[in-house]
Amino acid sequence: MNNALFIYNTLTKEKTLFEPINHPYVGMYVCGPTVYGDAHLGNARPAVVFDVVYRYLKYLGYKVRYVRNITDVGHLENDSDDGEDKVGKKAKLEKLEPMEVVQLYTDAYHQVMQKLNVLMPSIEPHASAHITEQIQMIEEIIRNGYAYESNGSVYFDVKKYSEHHPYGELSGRIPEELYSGTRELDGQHEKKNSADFALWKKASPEHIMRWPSPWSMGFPGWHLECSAMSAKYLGNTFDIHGGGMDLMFPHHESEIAQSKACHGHAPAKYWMHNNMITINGQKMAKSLGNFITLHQLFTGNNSLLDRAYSPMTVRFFMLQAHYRGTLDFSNDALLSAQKAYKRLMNGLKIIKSLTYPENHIPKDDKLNDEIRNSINDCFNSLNDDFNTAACIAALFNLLKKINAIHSSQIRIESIDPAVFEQMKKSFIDIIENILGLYEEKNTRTEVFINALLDLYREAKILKQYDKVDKIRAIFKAEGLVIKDMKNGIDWAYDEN
RNA sequence: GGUCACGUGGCCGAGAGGCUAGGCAGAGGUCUGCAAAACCUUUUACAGCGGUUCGAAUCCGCUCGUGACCUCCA
Repeated sequence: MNNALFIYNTLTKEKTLFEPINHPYVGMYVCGPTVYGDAHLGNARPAVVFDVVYRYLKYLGYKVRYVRNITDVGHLENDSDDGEDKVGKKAKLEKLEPMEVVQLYTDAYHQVMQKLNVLMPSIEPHASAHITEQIQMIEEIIRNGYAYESNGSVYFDVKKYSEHHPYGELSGRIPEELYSGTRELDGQHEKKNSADFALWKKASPEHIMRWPSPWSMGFPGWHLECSAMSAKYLGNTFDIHGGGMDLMFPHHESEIAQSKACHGHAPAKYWMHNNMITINGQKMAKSLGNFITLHQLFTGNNSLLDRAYSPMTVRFFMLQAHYRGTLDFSNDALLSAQKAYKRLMNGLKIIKSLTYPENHIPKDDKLNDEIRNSINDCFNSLNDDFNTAACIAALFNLLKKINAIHSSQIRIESIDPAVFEQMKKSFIDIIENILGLYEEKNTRTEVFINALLDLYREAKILKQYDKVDKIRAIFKAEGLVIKDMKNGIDWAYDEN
């Protein structure tokens, strides 16, 4: 296996060899949730995608510092002066303190992420806890001449910036077109150009969330938090910046501009963007109202759902597609993912129980080659811009061999011992440590299961088929099946 | 309107100038008290029309269709 990891960089629009700035340390920043509501399926995609990125980088031996923020201030409903803060609006609606809203949905986010087996980032900073850093950054940007104050608010001067730097390099935007736009926005009379964006906004009287600053009682602009917090925890330049494709413009574009205007150079070396989850071909989004929350997905409590889907089914569903492609939600697709996931888990259970026997028989060269190739395919796929879909395909090819061993159609001894151990280790490592999938056991009472299996075994010997059928029915009712095989009796998860 | 993607078999979804993706579903077989699982075999493909090439699903052009961003969104 080689460690040449290639990452598609949105900035250069090509796959490039990943070389950390400061080997073996890797700094990664991913835009986290705005905590004003329950997380939906679409919100889970970046979390899962970058969880795999995080896990794989660690697997490759990098020392990763992973920062994923919580946006709890400054994210407005729209770009006008009356644009309400998302958290503030929710607080008014629910008659709660803004920080109660933040706490509530941050906790809810953590809960569903834990169910999805998404690891906690190394640091999870809140925007509201870094007002000072953001104010300092604004001051520096003003000093460098790229921002101006207007009526208590501070705006980033896009036109001035684009005279010295390429604004729009990430999203392919052309500055001239941006500030020659005819769109008439409410906040525009304070701005020199419509393309300018807020670094600091003066709070209107009814705006609850406000902090003192040199310019006004107000709050920071949405884009600024990521620039300030990434710089604080990862340094002025770090390795990977991730987030959803829909954040490319204006959020990430503005981040780049702010960081360059402040520090003189770009914040991140590699920009990664996950694509959207669609439903009936359309983007799943809060604003479109066509979303399914993760909680609903896990309980089946949504009219769009035929049934509930387990967290691991959802995770597997997402990993079966490449992160840069759209992924279409449907009950058929989820159900298919559920079956495939369970099949894989049955394989995981089997291989954990397999050990290499002592006796020697001739090796099967073709079989060994096939296994070696599949293992290589797994890692080559991951190295090719985290292609988890192709990786899983290769895992299923290994799974066929594992199942064939289990059902005595292949003898382990015909596999080279080193190849077998490599298969076992890789299969388990990839599934559990890299893809982050685990067995969702529907019962922990294995003793009970084994006792029943003993009864089943006895009943079979006595040919008491009424008992046999009865025990099988008990298993079936619990979502398990008994498997009679040449070489013994075993149980498995029912895939239907 | 501008910018940019995408269109793969019944469904989902990889790949990418010649070499099996994979999963789910369907068919046949092996195994089996019945069944399930497993394994083997197998049927439906690369939107349409041109072009480049010895060869294109993969490159180029056009047409049709879908979507994303340009305003909040992961």
